Parts: sequence; C-alpha cells; structure tokens
Amino acid sequence: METALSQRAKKLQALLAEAYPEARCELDHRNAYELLVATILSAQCTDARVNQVTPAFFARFPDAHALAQAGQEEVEELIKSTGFYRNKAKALLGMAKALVERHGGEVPRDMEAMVKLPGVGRKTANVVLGTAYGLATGIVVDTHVARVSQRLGLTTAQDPEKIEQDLMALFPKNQWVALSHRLILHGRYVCKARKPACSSCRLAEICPRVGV
DNA sequence: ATCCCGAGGG
DNA sequence: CCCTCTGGAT
Repeated sequence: METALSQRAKKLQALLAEAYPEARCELDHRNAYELLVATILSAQCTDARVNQVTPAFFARFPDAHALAQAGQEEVEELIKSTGFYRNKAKALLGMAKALVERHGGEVPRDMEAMVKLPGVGRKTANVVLGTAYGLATGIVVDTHVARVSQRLGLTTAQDPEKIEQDLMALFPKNQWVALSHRLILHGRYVCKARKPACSSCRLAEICPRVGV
C-alpha cells in the first residue's frame, strides 16, 4: 500500500536530486581516516573552517598510528579554531589509540565497532561508513537533517535515533547515502535554522510550512 | 547578545 | 535527562 507520506517521500527524493545533483560531502578527505577526523572536528563548526585546519593536521598526522602517538597539546593547537578543541583533541587521541589497538590502525567497516570508538556517535559513524566506504548503514541525522525532516513533516520525532528510523522507513536503502548529503546541504544553505530561505527553496511545493 | 549543535559525563 | 564544552556567524 502506498501511503500519502511515502508518495511525498518519492517526490522529495526527485526534487532533492534535481536541486543537489552532486550529493557531495563538503569535508575534504582522501580516505576513511581523514573523513573520520574531519567529521569529529565538524561539530559546532562550519565545514569550510574544518577544511582550513585539516591539511596541516594530516601532514603532521597522516594516519591513526601517527595520531595515536601525539600529545594532547599539539593536537589542541592544530584544531583550535574549530571550537570545543579540548573535547575534540581528547576524542581524537582516544579514537586513534582505539583504532590502533583494536583495528590495526584502520577505520572499521561496521556501525557497532564505529560507535565504540571514543568521540564517535551514530551521526559520525554514518557519515564515514556511507561516504568513505559506500556502506549504507543508516541515514545521517545531524541537526540539519533533523530540522529539515521535521519541517517537511517527514517525522514528528525529536530523538535522532527515532528520526533516523522514520527516514529509513521512507526511503530505499540505495538512496540513504545520497539522501544524507542532500538533506545536509539543504539544511545548511536553504532550510537554515535561523533564517530559512523559503522563497528560493526547491522543495517548497511539498513543504507544509510554505504558505502557512 | 544569542545561537550554532555532537558526544560524553553527571 | 540535562548540562558542558568553544570559536565563529549573525
């Protein structure tokens, strides 16, 4: 049976694909380790700023083995401008050590192992598994995705886990990775928290907010 | 002056 | 369940 909501989901998928054909990740990265580091740094910070600090960071710490040897203060200095730098430095060091101890310095390819890494939650894990490895383990639910999904009426849930379940039920698995990127881009540039650009929104025709 | 918003800790 | 951590954007 085709519910009204799932038909809207199909329409949304088409509109998003037109609006964001590239479905790109804005964090610069060359492998799973770099994406994992960049994603941890991206909390409370723009991707553009993360991309300013990562070149020097990866030159100094090219892999988990190098990072695991680092001193907290040097890491803090390199990531200072991204905010939350003490928490992030601690998370990065713990994560690198866990990577070396438990995974031979490689980034694991499954959700269970990922979320056991210090500083890595479901959001970060979904970004890395989906984008670096092409594994659709779930849908990325950061606050952009949560906000857009709520505004579009795709979910009434507040809890990110519940939002993710609602979205996963609405979209085919082979769309999850691209959908995550597109919803993030849309939330970042159009369906913004503060001043949503509804007049130039490509999803306006299916948005309950427009015209109310 | 206020909001942004992920993960851990209390 | 709610608080905290931070610099930057608005």
